[in-house]
Amino acid sequence: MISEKNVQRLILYRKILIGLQQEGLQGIHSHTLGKYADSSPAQVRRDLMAIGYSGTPVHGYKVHELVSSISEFLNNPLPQKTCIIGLGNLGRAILDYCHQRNDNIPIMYAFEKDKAKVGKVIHGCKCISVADLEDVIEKEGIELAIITIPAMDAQFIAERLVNSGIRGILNYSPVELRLPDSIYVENRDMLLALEKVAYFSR
Amino acid sequence: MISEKNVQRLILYRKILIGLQQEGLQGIHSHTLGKYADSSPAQVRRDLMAIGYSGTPVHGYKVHELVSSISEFLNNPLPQKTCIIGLGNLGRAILDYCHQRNDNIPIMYAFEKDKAKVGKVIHGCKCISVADLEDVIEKEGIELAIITIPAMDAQFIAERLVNSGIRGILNYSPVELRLPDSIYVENRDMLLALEKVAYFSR
DNA sequence: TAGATTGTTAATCGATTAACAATC
DNA sequence: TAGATTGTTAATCGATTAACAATC
Repeated sequence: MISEKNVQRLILYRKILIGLQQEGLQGIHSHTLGKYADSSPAQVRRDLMAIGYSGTPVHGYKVHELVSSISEFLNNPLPQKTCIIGLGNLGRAILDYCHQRNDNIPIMYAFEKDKAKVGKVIHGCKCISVADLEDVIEKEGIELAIITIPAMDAQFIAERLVNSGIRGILNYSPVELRLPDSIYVENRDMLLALEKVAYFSR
Repeated sequence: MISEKNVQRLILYRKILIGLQQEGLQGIHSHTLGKYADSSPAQVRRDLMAIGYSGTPVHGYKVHELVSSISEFLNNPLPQKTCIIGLGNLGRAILDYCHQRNDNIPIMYAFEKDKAKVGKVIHGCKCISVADLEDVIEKEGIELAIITIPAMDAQFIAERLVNSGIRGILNYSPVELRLPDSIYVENRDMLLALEKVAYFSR
């Protein structure tokens, strides 16, 4: 019933709606939301119907309730604890940006090789030695991981993560990870993104 | 004939093939390539047929020729000059990773507010004041831009970029840019990516 | 020749679009 | 009531899958 694309658009809608809400907007039409999200009005309506939320003729959708409905659909009953592997430039940028933007997905620990960083707290996130990776993940019940380490180490670390109980990985390293199908992996190779822009910009 | 997904997969195939090539692999079957790229063998064959490249029964595809064929299809006749806006943690991470990985998309200039950084050369990329943005982009014929600045400034900068002649934007700021349809924008909000992983990991 | 893989075609599936009825 | 927007349904479109013929 709900497709992967559906979910992706719902995530985007929520982001846009929260932004508009902060500007004081109370109601919105499928037409307007679609414009911001690059979807057709019909698409927006279908997506919202899919999660059981309806608008009213003439007045459209109530922003506040819509955000609640989408969150109810997207959010896990319990927060999904997250960790990040690697605190280089990219790791710090992600921490900086994601820190407490979504309480349902708290980034709780950062694992690092560099002993100079271990023990510090960066953006409310404890920096721990990679040697303790398995222990901490199992003990704390961490479910998600963000990988920002060099290509060379990524596969090995990913396998250790999976063996410790990680269920989903956001992979910023330029490697296609070979992991069991039960693990959800989202790859975000930055060069591929740029190549895509290069192709479609012409 | 060629869909957006087609292109995206071709970009991924090339990346995988270049990796395998460096390990010494000469030939590959659609089955194997599909495994690495999370596509079906039939999908791989269709994608490659779409760009006019055929394999041979029994032996499959020649890696070297395949990389050439894909590159021929993806690459612009002339390199597409690229700039990056913002040299915070994220900007430096991207520069570090993308620097000279694809000569056809050289990142030539970085624009920065911070005067302490202006004038320096980071990863072979000159750091220039944002005040000179229009001049440099027009004079050098820069086509693509990567945005890594805070949400607040992104829309304004994006409009300046477009007015200077930028055709495609890779947007890492957490803002949906409102730009003419002729401009190709690829959004890479890192929080949305994490939310997607959170949803699909369960 | 037998086997493995490829390209080709037809059938299926799903998602999007278009037209319409329903509602405040 | 008239107008604007919504939900619903049928029609279209495209992409994927499955079965088969072709090739070295």
